[in-house]
Amino acid sequence: MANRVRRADGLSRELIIRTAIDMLDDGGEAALTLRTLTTRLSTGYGAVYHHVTNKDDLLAAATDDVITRVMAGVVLDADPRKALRGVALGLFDAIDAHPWIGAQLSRQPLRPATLEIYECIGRLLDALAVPEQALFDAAGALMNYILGVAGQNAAQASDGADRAVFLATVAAQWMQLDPDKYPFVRKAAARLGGHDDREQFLAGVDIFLAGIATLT
Amino acid sequence: MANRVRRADGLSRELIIRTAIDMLDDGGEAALTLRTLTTRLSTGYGAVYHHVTNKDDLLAAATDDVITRVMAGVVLDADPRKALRGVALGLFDAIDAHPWIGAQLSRQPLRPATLEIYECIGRLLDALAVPEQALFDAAGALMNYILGVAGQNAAQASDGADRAVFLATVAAQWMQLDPDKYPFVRKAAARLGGHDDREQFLAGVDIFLAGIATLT
DNA sequence: ACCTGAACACCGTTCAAGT
DNA sequence: ACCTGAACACCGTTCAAGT
Repeated sequence: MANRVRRADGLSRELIIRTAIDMLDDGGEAALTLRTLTTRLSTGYGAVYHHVTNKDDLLAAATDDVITRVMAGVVLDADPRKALRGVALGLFDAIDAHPWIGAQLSRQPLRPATLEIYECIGRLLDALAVPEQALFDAAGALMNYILGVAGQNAAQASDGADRAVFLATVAAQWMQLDPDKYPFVRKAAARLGGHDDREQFLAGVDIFLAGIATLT
Repeated sequence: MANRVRRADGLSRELIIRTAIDMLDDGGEAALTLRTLTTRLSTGYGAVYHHVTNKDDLLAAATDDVITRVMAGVVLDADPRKALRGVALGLFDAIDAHPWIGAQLSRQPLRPATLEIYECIGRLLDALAVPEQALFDAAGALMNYILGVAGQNAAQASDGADRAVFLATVAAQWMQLDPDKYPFVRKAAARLGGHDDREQFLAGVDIFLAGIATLT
């Protein structure tokens, strides 16, 4: 008596996006091709293209999905300054967990994901009583800082433990630079050992907030 | 009596890079393929690969080339604050003229081009008497801001006159957003018309410098 | 040493054909 | 409406062969 129901394993845009996120998290951007995706989903190209415009659309949707989840978890009713640090850290951790998002965010023009970040930052800065004419510059600047870090993080994505080895290699390279041409980088090299990306990111946010405070 | 001299049209890494920059400037990243490059140079793949490791190497070298030229033109003996603004503007204009650089810069880990920027920013901040323990955070933050803008600029690269049309379209889209969910973005939409990317970029640099000044 | 270009192993995307 | 998978039009890269 039952009408024909959807196959339990029926394809959907959501399933495709979720699967793509899984594959991107596991193997990075290179691991997601239409071929690997259709194989994993046991289906054909047409099925995927029926739910998704193209690969760019899929990557953008995957990014929106992750970012939306991060932004939904943001606590907004705290002190605006605290909330801004919370948003920034939430984004940093998300990018750290899904490095492919960094490349997407810094590459994409303002799409839903970045729009949500922009809205959130803007509203919090407004709550900080930043004057109207400086508000948009400030929001844009903070946003661009976060996207910049996102891109750098994605470019340097490494598999956890490799990070220390990588930093040591970079430090060694920098130490060999001409001290007359690169005095600053050489000094920076000495610091790379005890370097914490997350802390430095937050320090940058604080510099920003301090600068914004002078606008009042 | 003359020894055999190099063919006047002999290939070299420099010529390959210069040609690649030309093609990237003309048609963007999509216009540069090994095929179009070999055709333009009237040679084969082997010839190109003899001078260049692979396409990534070529793109990185092209980026280094442009950035090095920009950094060479920077005036460093002025007031450090002025010099920093000069560097930032020089980079902005270079990215504006060669939008493909934006994607490269924000994607790449610290390579020669970005290293040079980092060195320059760091040294100027040092001249501003930023205390040692804050110096590296500040330089990293300013660098990331610039790279973030670079990425956004590349993503929104448009052909000059189209820019106004594009901004109008975005503004129209933003105005249709739910005012309860996106109050800030809607307010921002009203400003998009008279928006100047370059000015906003500089405003961000100033916010940064103001923040850094509080570290002293 | 430097160059040629056929060939390889991939891509994303399309589309006639099926249910 | 939803799906299949052969085929198309590309990629970057390699490599035996030439000079």
